[in-house]
Amino acid sequence: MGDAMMAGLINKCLKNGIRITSQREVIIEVIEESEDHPDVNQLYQRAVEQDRTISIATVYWTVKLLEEMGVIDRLEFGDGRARYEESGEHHEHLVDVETGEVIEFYHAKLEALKQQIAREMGYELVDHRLELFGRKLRP
Amino acid sequence: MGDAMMAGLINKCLKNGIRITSQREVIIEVIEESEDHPDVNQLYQRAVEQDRTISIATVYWTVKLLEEMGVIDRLEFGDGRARYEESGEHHEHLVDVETGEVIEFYHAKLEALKQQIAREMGYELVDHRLELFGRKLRP
DNA sequence: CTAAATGCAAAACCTTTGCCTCAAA
DNA sequence: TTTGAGGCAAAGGTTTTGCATTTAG
Repeated sequence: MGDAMMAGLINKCLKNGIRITSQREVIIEVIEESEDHPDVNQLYQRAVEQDRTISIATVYWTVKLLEEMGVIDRLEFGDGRARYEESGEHHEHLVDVETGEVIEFYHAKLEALKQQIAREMGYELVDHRLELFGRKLRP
Repeated sequence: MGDAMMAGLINKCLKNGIRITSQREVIIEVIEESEDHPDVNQLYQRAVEQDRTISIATVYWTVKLLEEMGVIDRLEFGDGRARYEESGEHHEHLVDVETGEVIEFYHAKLEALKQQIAREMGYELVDHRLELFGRKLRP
């Protein structure tokens, strides 16, 4: 197979017609490789390791742009900072209140129920935000 | 019936043994009378109408205290500000993305499902946050 | 070449805090 | 009286922005 099937954030960005600068390449790569849900400062720290010249202002500009294009999602876990992740299959977050660990999950029934509730109230669901906060049960 | 049945934020505060100052009385009354989900600045504006001497710092101190006592809830709708409401029967929020209006709802099935999901993942649900964002359907 | 992106520093916000004064209980 | 509360202003942390410079396309 050729390049036609290539996915990845960079390609989504190309499709959106934005300029790919060296800084954006690094920042986008950092986001793609992150398994956690980094805030802007974490993205900046990871990006600056690969390119000393990147400024945090550029990281702010970039995440704003990527979010507007819909290729990343902004998350909020209640501390004052925005966190980001590549947008992909839909999933929710469960935050372990003791460790701060964030566990992703998907639950079809929940998806359906949210849609249904909105419809029952006379609304078309365009977005939602759900976070569960839990404490690990003793087995 | 006598005073024994009195509810209200002030009484909850008295039960918690905090000092009821004139400023707190005003701020608490403002929260009780608010039908919306005001942020700190809105609470301050409404409170200062009744008592010019109230400072915004006192509003911050007070909402922090009330939240710790569990008599009000802190909400976040994605703009950078915390919003508050008197805590009562549990309910969720649906935000009309066109008007900004916030509609409260309660859905037993949803409550049960959240608990169930957490349990399935090996967690005891201690808190959660859910907001739906929707657009009004044409009838 | 030219519009768009970067970097820097300043500013804008929201929230917290130190400290002295004041008042509730 | 004594301890908690209030007010002010400064500081903290995150995010945005104006502007001169650089660069991708």
